[in-house]
Amino acid sequence: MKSLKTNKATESEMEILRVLWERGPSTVREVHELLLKNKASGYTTTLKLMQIMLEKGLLTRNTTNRTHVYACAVKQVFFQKQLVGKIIDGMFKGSPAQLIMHALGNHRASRDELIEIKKYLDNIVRQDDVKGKANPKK
Amino acid sequence: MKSLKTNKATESEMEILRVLWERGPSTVREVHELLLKNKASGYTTTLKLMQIMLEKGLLTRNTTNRTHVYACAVKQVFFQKQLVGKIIDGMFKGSPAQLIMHALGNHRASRDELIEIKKYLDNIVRQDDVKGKANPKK
DNA sequence: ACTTAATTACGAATACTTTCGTAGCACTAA
DNA sequence: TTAGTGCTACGAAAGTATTCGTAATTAAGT
Repeated sequence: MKSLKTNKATESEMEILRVLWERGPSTVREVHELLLKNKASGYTTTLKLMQIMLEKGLLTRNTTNRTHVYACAVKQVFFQKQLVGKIIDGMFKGSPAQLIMHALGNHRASRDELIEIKKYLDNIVRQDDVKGKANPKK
Repeated sequence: MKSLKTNKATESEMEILRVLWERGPSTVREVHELLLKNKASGYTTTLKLMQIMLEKGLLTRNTTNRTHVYACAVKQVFFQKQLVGKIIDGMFKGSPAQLIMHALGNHRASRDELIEIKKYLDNIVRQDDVKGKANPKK
């Protein structure tokens, strides 16, 4: 019996997922056109990949029309979490702070974004104050 | 002529790099023992991988002793940058803020770390104020 | 000297990913 | 009906990555 686990996507599969996350349900042709902007490849290549992804459970499709419409079967959030976790564990030795400074160092955020992040941080710290009460230092 | 570019490491190669970044220069045996904690594999598999990495320029080695000692030839920072960039572009649509919230959401930082991050943010914002002067909103 | 154990070098098998050619079907227009 | 176009299905080639077996070499112990 084949496994068909949903937990992993290859590099090429990721590209397709990204297109579908952004566009929503799409035909192979539509996905293919977009992929072409980054890299030349044949139409049947994209088709085959999407068929494989269907088997793996990464995609679903609607076959009522002759031209099938594919959609993501997996939440982007799931992959984001997985990725971030992998990176923090693997590259930043469990230190989110380091990751964040890298992220900000290389991809300058807009002012609004920075403010948003600050708010978020304030919230977390405040929560800690309430919950952790007298927990001055580790 | 072979290319032997330094710019990419496969998944397995990454694991080896991580061991070497952490331990510093090590023998194949030492690396192998550590890898075993995560995944069964033969000694010569690790050996072969490290030899390939040597060819690619990812590692260097000292062969004065019979038991060779390998070391990373590439900076961890380089890979961190690369990775973070890839993730921000690919998964977070160029929004560092989102990435950061994910990072903090799933890997709770210590209080000290949070404070450190806040300081860092304050700095950035202050710099923007100076440079951007009357730049209230985009 | 001989045996044993640890090590390197390397070819080759296996496994996984990506790519594409070809066949067949459905729809449309002439 | 026939030709043309666009689609799916699918096998299989080509490209990469991973795994391991075997031979040769060295070091150490007996």
